[in-house]
Amino acid sequence: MIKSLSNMKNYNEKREKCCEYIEALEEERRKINVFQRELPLCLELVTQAIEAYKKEISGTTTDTLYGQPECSEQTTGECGPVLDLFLPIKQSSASTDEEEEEEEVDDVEHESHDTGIDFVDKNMKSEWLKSERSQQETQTLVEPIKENDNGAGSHQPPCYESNEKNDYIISLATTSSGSGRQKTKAERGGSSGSGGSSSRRGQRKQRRCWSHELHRRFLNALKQLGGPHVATPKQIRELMKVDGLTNDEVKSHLQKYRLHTRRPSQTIPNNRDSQTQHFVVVGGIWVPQASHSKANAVASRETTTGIYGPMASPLPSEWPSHSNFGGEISEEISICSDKGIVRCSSPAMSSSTRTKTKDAKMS
DNA sequence: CTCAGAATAT
DNA sequence: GATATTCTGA
Repeated sequence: MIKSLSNMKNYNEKREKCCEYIEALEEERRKINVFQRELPLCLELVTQAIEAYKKEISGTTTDTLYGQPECSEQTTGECGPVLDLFLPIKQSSASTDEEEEEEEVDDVEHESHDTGIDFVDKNMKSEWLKSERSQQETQTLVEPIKENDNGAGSHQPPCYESNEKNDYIISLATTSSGSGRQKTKAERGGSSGSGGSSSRRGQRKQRRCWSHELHRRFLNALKQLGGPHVATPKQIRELMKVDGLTNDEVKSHLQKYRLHTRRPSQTIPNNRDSQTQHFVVVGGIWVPQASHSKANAVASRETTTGIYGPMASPLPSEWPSHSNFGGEISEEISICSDKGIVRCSSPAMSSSTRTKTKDAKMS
């Protein structure tokens, strides 16, 4: 008698506990649902657990209170759209909240990798590994190199900032072959827009490190193309023949190069006036009067204007020495295009300059 | 739509 | 400061 009572009691307690568990689990599962694609297994496990508990208590109670036959499928259906809400959003719009989300996802992903699951990332990987660079005309000067050039200097400056994400990406990208990328933009811009599964949003590209060798090629290309203000990123990239190098990277580099090149020292107040005086037209090119060809000396102070045309000579010294631009440059750019009139003066000119050059090219 | 260049972001 | 990404205009 008593025994049966206590049994009953135990049983009730047990059932209560089960209910609690179930509740907790359900809660957990709701959370996981959001990352259902990244954590299919987790979801499955939790679901199973819930079911188990339910079975345990099912005998006594009719409570299908939690009703819902717990097939993960259903949940999938229900949270698909949610995912879509999260994934495709571009980072540009809302940063804070979203980012947190993203990080969660990433962390989570690590876990699941441990579990041995594979999903989208694999696809990404394969995408990265694609390398598409047709070997064009063979050039005497430069041979195509792989993107992880070790050529120049043995010392690759450590130039990754590695936060978890990046490391992760790097490991993937690096895994079996060092090459191939370029696609980042295409990936997201892509077709469906909201579809989601494959569109992993804005993982930042691994930083390209402009080693000396790379930079040398860059300069070479520049030289061949007639100087930094005539060369376009695309052309440069083609000339460089570096596997995996993207236009964007070149563009970015070129931008920096031009910046450094243009305005070595800014501090001198009266340069504006002086510049007009110091320059002279030579064969359609504006050159500093004093420092015609290679007079580096002038480069420094007075000629702050050593901007566009005259770039021929002095620029190198002005680049931050620690980086690529320090010494190596010296050999370069002695060419000023004959295509366009290169002028100098305030930065404001730059655009118009560019335009002119373009026009000149056309004709 | 692609490309370049400038402006921003990380 | 160096590189990446986004914004514009052509």
